[in-house]
Amino acid sequence: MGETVRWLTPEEQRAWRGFVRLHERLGGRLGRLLQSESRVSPADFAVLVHLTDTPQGRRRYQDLARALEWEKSRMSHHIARMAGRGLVVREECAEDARGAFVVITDAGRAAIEAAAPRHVQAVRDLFVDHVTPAELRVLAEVSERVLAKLDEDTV
Amino acid sequence: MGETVRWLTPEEQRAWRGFVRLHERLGGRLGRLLQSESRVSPADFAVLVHLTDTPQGRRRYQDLARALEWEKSRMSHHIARMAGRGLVVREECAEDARGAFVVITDAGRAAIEAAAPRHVQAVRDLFVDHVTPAELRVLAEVSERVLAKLDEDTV
DNA sequence: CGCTATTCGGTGACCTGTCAACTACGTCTA
DNA sequence: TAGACGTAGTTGACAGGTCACCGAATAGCG
Repeated sequence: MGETVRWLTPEEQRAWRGFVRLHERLGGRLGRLLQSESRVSPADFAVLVHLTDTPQGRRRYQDLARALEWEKSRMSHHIARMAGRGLVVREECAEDARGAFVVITDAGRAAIEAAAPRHVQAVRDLFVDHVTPAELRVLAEVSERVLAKLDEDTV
Repeated sequence: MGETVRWLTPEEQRAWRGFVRLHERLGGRLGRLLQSESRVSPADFAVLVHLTDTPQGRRRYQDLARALEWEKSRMSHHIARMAGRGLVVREECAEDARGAFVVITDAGRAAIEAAAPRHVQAVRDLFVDHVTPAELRVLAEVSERVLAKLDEDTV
């Protein structure tokens, strides 16, 4: 092997490192806000959002896992913890005896209804409102393109 | 309170969720690559990079922590683990008896020299090479602007 | 039908990161 | 120089995640 690596140019580095740091800091900040104001972690929040997307507030584990791009074991551990805190309950599945549903509880609904407005507001205040529409479009396009590439070459 | 939240518009959502997912997936992928090819985690890598930036290959804990934007306790735990694997050593500080240095070892240098080219190549293959220079510039600008805001209003 | 594949989810060991004290040292000031 | 306050790093308990593996149920094929 020729060991010929094209290192990143300064502009490339600037973009790459900016991107990474931005996500780390923003994620950390939003997570702490969510946690401290609503006793809900970002992961909990994501689960609850996906549950409230369905009329019954219930979804199969596997289905949720695919939607969130989580591993099934993570799903299992996390739902167990959330169930422990009363945000969701687990329910057996009649059609497929292997499977199970995750169902949101009233406490779960209350939690997300309390958390959502503040969270959205924070996303606005900390991010969206500092980015122009044109820039948002670029971000969206870049994300989609790169994500598509990622999907492609794992297979 | 009027409970008036401006929810995200579709374009805003698209950009925000794209951004979040992109980082998650890209981070996961790069991390696994690094780990599997070089036995070095992304966090290890970051530490080693910062150490090799100095001529002596040594830095104060606190200094490193600021550079990486890590909490001091994370620093402490992580360095302990890296020291356990022989990548760095801890060294007392003469001038300030409270403090200490983290010093890279030969094994640490070897590890990063093995890991860096592959890592950079992966960042290229999975990200940089799918983004135009203009888009990179937008990314960098947005990151810097938003990071600056974050710095501001924490204080 | 019977055997193998695969899928669904759970489990336990282990690694990382956070939070909240805590120790020990340094600095500033009355 | 004593006391208060700040700073450097550590520690332990805990939440979150990954990995490798397991057991049960189902699908699919000969």
